[in-house]
Amino acid sequence: MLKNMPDLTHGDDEAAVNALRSAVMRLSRRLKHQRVDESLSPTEMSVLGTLARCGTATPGELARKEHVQPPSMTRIVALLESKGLVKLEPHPEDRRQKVVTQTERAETMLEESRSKRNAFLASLVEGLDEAEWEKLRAAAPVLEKLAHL
Amino acid sequence: MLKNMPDLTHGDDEAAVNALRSAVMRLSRRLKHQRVDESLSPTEMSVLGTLARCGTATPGELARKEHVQPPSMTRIVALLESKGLVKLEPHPEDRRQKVVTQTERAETMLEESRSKRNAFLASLVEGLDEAEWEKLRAAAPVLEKLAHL
DNA sequence: TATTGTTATACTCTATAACTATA
DNA sequence: TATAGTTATAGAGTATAACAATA
Repeated sequence: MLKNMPDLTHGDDEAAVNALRSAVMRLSRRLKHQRVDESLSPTEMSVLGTLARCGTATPGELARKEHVQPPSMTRIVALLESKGLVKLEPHPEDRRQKVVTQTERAETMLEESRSKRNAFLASLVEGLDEAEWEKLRAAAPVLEKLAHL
Repeated sequence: MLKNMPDLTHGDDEAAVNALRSAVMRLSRRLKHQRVDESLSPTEMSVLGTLARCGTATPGELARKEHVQPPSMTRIVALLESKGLVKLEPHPEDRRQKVVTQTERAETMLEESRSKRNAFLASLVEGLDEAEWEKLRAAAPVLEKLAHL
């Protein structure tokens, strides 16, 4: 079952794993404060990002992807809708479900906030050298995979 | 000022940066649920980890390191103390400050929980191949650096 | 007067349980 | 009977503001 996995009882791997967990928790706390739009929570931003990638999704799909419970996603989607960033439509095949779509306003907002985000991340990455940044860039897709494994 | 930093206006770097942020937020949400000890919050765990590395610290130092406000750290330290995992002593040179130290019980707990943590992380890393894990391991120290930069 | 830590209070986000509507 | 989504309620974690003690 673990054939593709390194032996985590090795000290090096275990240290890496601990560093990873600690760093992710602390970084997430910092990113929470650095909001591109003061009125948007991290999960709301994340939902918009998911919609930008996937096009459309049902609330249930979004809840699974963001690892929150359905009632939480109901609230998040309602907030996004009240801000005019998503629209909800009836599902064409199943009248229980709904389809969530990003509005043009959301796209515009995401585009405009790009320079802001870069400014903040630049201030963080400033303290890294080229080799460190390269390691981070190589790991980014792996972290993404890990996040929704 | 940005001389050691890659140009974040490049598409690749920007994509990496977006992937990083999204992945960190989602991973942190998952890790929040995977508590090695059901009675310990992620920040409490993180504080114990910091104390294990640094030996001792004042509440103010811990607040800065964990990126929480002083009143939050007061509460966290009080909870840890009530669980017998840290002890508070007066600061030898400044009577306003206090010194927080990990107890032996905390050390024992951290030691005992190691296998539990490994089991969870193994289940996540299971889906990665050796090359992916290697990238992650290389990036772990960089993420740590980023987290307290 | 500035700083460390605390107390009191409120807010944000998420969860669980119970409910409605549809499959 | 099972599933998608919602409503109502509660809990965890953190923040801000006001305060006490010490430098």
